[in-house]
Amino acid sequence: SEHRPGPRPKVSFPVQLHMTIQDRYEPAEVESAAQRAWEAAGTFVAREDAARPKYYCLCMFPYPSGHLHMGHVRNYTIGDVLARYMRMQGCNVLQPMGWDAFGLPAENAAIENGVAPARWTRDNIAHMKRQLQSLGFGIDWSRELATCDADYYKWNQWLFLRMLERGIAYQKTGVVNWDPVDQTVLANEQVIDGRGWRTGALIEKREIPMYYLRITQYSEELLAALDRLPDWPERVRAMQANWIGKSEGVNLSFPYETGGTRGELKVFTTRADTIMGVTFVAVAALHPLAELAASRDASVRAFVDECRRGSVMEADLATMDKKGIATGLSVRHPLTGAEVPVWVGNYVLMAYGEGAVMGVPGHDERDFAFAKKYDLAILPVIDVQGQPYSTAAWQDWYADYGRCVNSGAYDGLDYAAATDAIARDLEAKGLGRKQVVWRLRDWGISRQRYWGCPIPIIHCPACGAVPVPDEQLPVRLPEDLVPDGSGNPLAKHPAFYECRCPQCGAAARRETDTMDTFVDSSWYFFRFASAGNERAMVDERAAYWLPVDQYIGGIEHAILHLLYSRFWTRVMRDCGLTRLDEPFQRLLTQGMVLNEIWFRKPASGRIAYYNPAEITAKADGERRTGVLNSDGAPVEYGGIGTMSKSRRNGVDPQALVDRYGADTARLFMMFAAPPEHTLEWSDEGVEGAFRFMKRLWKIVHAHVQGGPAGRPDLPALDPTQRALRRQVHQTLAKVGDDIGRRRTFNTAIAAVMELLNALARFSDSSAQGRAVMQEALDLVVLMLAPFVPHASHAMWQGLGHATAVVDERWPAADESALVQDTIELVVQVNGKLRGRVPVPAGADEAVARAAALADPGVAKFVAGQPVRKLIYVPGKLVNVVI
RNA sequence: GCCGGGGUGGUGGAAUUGGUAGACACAGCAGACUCAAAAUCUGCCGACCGCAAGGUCAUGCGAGUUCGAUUCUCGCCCUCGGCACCA
Repeated sequence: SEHRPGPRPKVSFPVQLHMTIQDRYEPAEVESAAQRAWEAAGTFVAREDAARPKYYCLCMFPYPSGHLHMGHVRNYTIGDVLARYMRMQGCNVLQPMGWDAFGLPAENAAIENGVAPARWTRDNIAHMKRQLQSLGFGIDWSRELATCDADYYKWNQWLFLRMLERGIAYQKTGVVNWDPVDQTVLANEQVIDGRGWRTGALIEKREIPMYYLRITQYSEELLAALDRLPDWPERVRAMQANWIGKSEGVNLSFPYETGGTRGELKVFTTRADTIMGVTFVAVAALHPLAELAASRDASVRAFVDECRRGSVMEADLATMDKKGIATGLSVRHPLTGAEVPVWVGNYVLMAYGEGAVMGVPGHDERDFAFAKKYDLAILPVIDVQGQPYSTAAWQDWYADYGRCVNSGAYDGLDYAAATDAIARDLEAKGLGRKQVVWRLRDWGISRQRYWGCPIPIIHCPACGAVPVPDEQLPVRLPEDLVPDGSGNPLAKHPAFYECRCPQCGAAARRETDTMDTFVDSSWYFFRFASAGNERAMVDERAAYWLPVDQYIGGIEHAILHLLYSRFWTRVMRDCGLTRLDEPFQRLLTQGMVLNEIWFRKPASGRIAYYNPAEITAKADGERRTGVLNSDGAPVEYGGIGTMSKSRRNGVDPQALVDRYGADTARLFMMFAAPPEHTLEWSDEGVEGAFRFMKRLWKIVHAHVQGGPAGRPDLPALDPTQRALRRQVHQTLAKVGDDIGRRRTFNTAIAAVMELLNALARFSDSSAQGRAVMQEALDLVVLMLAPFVPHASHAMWQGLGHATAVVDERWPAADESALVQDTIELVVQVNGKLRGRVPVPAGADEAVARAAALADPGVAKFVAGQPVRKLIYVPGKLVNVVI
C-alpha cells in the first residue's frame, strides 16, 4: 500500500465542556469518526421497500488498475453528491460498487512482473476499495461484485448460450492483428506504427473464426428508442445515432464474366442518382474479386498483401493515402452495359456495405482524387443550379444534390425522382433495389486472451461446436496461469482445454477464446440488484431497482459501452429476464480529467514519459518548455491529454486526501468545473477549498461557543437580519436547483461560498442576530452535506442536533423570506449600460420609464433626443432606443 | 478523414429562456497582525485612454439576425474525445 498519512499538526486541547466540536478543523479525525458512525448504523445498506420511491444511482465501475485516479474521484463524487441529495429528498437510494476486473492490463502486468493476473487484480481491488472507503462514498458494499468472480461470469456464459439458441450469437470469421514472431493476436493498442509492441515485427491481418452477437438485429430499435431518452445528453444520442448509421440507398449489381466464371459484383450506394457517372468500381483488399485478381497477377498480389498488412482501424484507413491498383478485370454497368474497370482500393472497407463501391469521380471527393491520381475518366452527371463544372479541381458543391444531366432517360430528374426511377429500372433487370444499410456491425466478442470469461463451447471432431450444458456452468478460468506474451496461455494448458464432447462423449477440445470485457460491463447493473443469487441471473429485486435512475460515467464511453448495454438489456428482455427496454433512465457524462504530457524521445529506443509533478515548466514565447527536476535537462511538451498510466501524467488523489482530507478533495473536484466539462488538472486551487472548510468550521465553532440560540422572531428582525435571512433562503433555493435540476455543482458551491462570506461579515450577538445565524448555519450544513459529508456530520452535531445529518431531509426555502419591496432596474441606452434605478417591485412600464429617464446618467446620453422605442423587461431592465 | 464536444481576464470558471460580461475561487500585488515566518484578516486585480469623473474596446477569427448576442445562424481556425481488440 502506498497510503502514507501526510504531515498534519496534532490538535491542541482543552475543549470546553459545552462544545461538541473541536476548535480546530481536523479532517482526519472528523472523517474517520463519521465513517465509523455510518458503518455502525449500516446507513448505506439498501433494502427493497415498496413504500418509498427508489433511486438507483450508479457510477460506471472502475477497472482495478491498482490506484484510484482523478477521473474516478470525479465520477464517484458526482454520484455520491446525487445519492446523498436524493436520500435527503426522501428516496430509498441504492449506490453499489464493483470491479470491471477482466482485461488486458492484468496480462501486461503478468508479462512484466510474472505475477498471476488473478492475484494482481485482487490485490488491486483490495487497495482501491480502501481508497474509495477513505473518500466517504455512501456505497452499499454488501452488493460488491467483481466480473472475474465465477459466480458473476457464469451468467455471461449462461446468457451467451441463450443467445446461441436464439441465433443472436453465431460464428463467422473476423480480422485480427497477428504478430508473426510471438504467434499471438494483438489488440489495436498493442500495435504501434504497424508493428508489434514487444517484438517490433510487422503485423499482419489474419482471418480467424470468432463468435459474434447479432446487435444489428436491434439496429432499428436501438436507433428509434434514442428519441425516448430525453434525459440523456443530446450529444450522446447524436453519437449513437451516427454510430448506428442508418442510410437509405440502392444495392446494385455489376455483372461480370471472367475466365468462364460469371458473377455479380454487389455495391451499395446512397447516390444512385449519379449512377450514369460511374467510371470505375473499387473493391476492398479482402474482397473475393481482389483475391481472384491477385491469384492471376503478381503486382495485384503484392498490393493486396500490402493492404492486408495495414491497420484494421477505421481512423487509419480514413487518413491514409488513397492508393489502388487496376485488377485487369472489368464488370458491366447494370444499366448501360458499358465495360467498367475494377480496381482494388486501400480505402474500401470490407465490413461496410458490400465491401465494394462504385466510383463516381464527378460527384464524390474521394473518387475524384482517386480518378485524378490514376487518370480515370471524370463524368459530371449532376447539375447544381447551373454552376460551371470543371474537372481541373474539386469543388465542395460537386457533391451537392441537383438534377441529372448526361444521364439519358433520367435527365432533369431530381435526387428523389432519379433514385426512384433508377431503382425501378434496376429491379426490372434483377440487378438492384432500394435498401437500407446500417453502419453498425455485429459485435465480435472472441478474444484470444487469457484474462477473460471463457466462451462456453466445446469443439468436437464429430459434432462440431457444441454448447457447454447449463449444468456444467460455469466454465471456470484457471487462476494460476501467468501469460508470457506469446499466444494464449489457455491454449497451452491441457487441464483447461482437454475435455469430453457433451453430445457423443468423445475426446474434444474446449474453446480457449474468452469474451470481450464489454460483455462483463453490459449487465452488471442488473446483478447489483440481484446480488448473491446462485440460481438465477436476475431476480425480483432487479424489478424493484431497475432501471438505473441516474448513470454517471466518462464521455469516452458514450458509444460502445452504452450501446452494448442497451443491446444486452433488450436481449435479456426477449429472454424474459426483464421488462425493460432501456437500462439507464438518466445519463450524466462527466468530462475527462486531463493533464500535461511531458516526454523525451531518444534517437533510438522507446519514448519516455515524465509526470508533470517532476517537471519545472515555463513559457518560452509561444512554446512551452520544461526541465526534469531530477537532472535539470530539457523535456519536450506533448500538450494536454487524458491522464493515463502509459503517459505517466496521472495525479494521485491519495496525496490530496492525505494532505487535506476527503471532504476538501471532494469539494474541490466539484467546484473546479461543471461535471460535463473536460478538466485540466491543477494542484493550485485545492488550497482555496481547504481554506473554505477551515473558515466554515471556525464560524460554526465561534457561533456554538456563544451557547444555545433560539429561533428567529420574523416580524422583529431588523433590516440587516432580514437581508441576511433573504440571502440564506435565496442560496438554499439556488443550491437545490443546481444539484437537483441543473447538476451544476460548481455554482452550488460558489453560492454557498458567497453566503459564507456574508455570514463572516455578519456580527450581531443580539438574541435575534444569533437566532438568524443559527438558522443560517443549520441550512449551510444541510446544503453542504452531500458534498462534504464528514465535516457536515460533525458540524451538525456541534450545532446542537441529536440526529445524524445524513438522515435529515432537504429543507424547503422560506418563500416569505425572499420577498423584496424595492428592486434595482438596469437602464440601457441603445443597448449600452448607462445606469441603475430603484423601483418598487412589480412596477409597471410607465413607472419604470419615468424612473429610467429621470436618471442623470441616462439623461446625459438621451440628451433630449426623441425616444424611438423603449424595451421594458419587468424586474430586470429598460432599454431606451434613440 | 468521419462523428461529437470545447474555446470568456495571468488561471479554473460564472452569466439558468437573447437582457448588467468576468459571480465564486486560484495566482499575483499592497496593507494589518507578528521579533520573524506561517496561518489569518483587509484592500486592489480584463486591456487601453484619462488627474479624476468617466469613456472606448473586449467572450478563438470573419460575417449575419436583433433595440440588445458569450448565448441564435453561416463560414473558418485551434483543441479534446470516439472510431468497433484500451477500459
